[in-house]
Amino acid sequence: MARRSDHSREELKEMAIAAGQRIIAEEGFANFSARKAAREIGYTIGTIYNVFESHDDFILHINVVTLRDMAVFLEAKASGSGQQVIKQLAAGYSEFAKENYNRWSALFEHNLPEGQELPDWYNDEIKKLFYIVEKHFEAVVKNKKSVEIAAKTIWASIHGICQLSLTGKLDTVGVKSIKTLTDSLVDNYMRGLVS
Amino acid sequence: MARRSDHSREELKEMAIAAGQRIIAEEGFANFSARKAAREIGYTIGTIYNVFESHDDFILHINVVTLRDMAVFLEAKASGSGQQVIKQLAAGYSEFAKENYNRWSALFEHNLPEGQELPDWYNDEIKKLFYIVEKHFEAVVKNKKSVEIAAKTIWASIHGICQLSLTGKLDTVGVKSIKTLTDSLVDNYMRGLVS
DNA sequence: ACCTGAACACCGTTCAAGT
DNA sequence: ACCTGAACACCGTTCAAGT
Repeated sequence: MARRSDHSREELKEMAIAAGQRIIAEEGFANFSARKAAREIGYTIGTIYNVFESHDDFILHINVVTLRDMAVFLEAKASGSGQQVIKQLAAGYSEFAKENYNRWSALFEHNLPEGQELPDWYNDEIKKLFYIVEKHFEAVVKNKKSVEIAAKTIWASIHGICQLSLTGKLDTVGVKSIKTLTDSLVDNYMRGLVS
Repeated sequence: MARRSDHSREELKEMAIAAGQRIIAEEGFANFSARKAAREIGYTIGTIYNVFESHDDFILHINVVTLRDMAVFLEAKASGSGQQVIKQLAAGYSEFAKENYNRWSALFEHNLPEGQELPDWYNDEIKKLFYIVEKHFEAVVKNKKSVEIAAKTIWASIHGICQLSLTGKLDTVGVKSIKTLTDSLVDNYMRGLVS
């Protein structure tokens, strides 16, 4: 059957991605399925595969929206300077992750098969996100190479603290809040960096 | 049918877990299924549910073995003292994660539904793993509370660096190796800690 | 008591066949 | 050209029915 053309290819993509975002946000990544998204937008599963290359491709298109939302959120939080802004970014990251737990954790519950690399348009969004951190190190660290290393180290470390804390994998018996750990990280790392 | 009793309940559990380990190691977490594990041990899916509470429970039993293997691996690597041993642990963590990528990433690709906490027997294994790091901080840091904070911060940070690096989510264009970042972390954090 | 296997309600992926 | 829907080979979960 069919050739409804109610929506353009681009419209279909956007509708499917929006539906996917809603499903992941409300039901979690484990309960997401392409069929469910198709049902939500009133099309059949065949249409999803007409518009996306594969299940993985569909998920990457959903996740990149989360990445973009996170970049906007972090930009708005980074108002200070020097060490203070790094703490704001750490607080911002953990706040975003907590408030958007299902969407945020989908970013890491989904991985491409071993050996397969993320597409450029996805990596570009990671790069933008990371650059928000990097630019604030340029005032503190002189050497350009060192800026990149410092920014990547801090960024990945903050992520690790949030990841293990929020997924309950940091032996939470000690009741250390995320803030205690990110403060410890930023305070000591930055002190070591400038000394 | 049936009451074969070829194997005791405990034997069945161990066989199923071993099969699960093999499937995840060879095919990745995304391609693991309880049915596949059942087939591998020559039983039906019903038997899996006879022996495990649920799919999540089965996965946790598989993942806890990886946690135990990792603890043994890390213990063997931590031969130095002070700052050197922290670097050995960082190198050990990334080595284990790289050499056992599929098993290691299953640890984080699987998360319980929001709000549900990890069982005690699983948390205990995390605690043991973490304690390997913690005990090496006791020589460096006096205050007992500070030891725990420092150890958790470093542990989570090392994990974050490995996670983003190995899953390709650290914008690898800059070709920063894991070692560069963990060295930067340990060097600066420790310098800040003792100054 | 132990294990099966069918039943149920799902999946991702492909593609011939309709409009 | 666009979309469908059936087909295929799978899932997790439950449970009556066999031995």
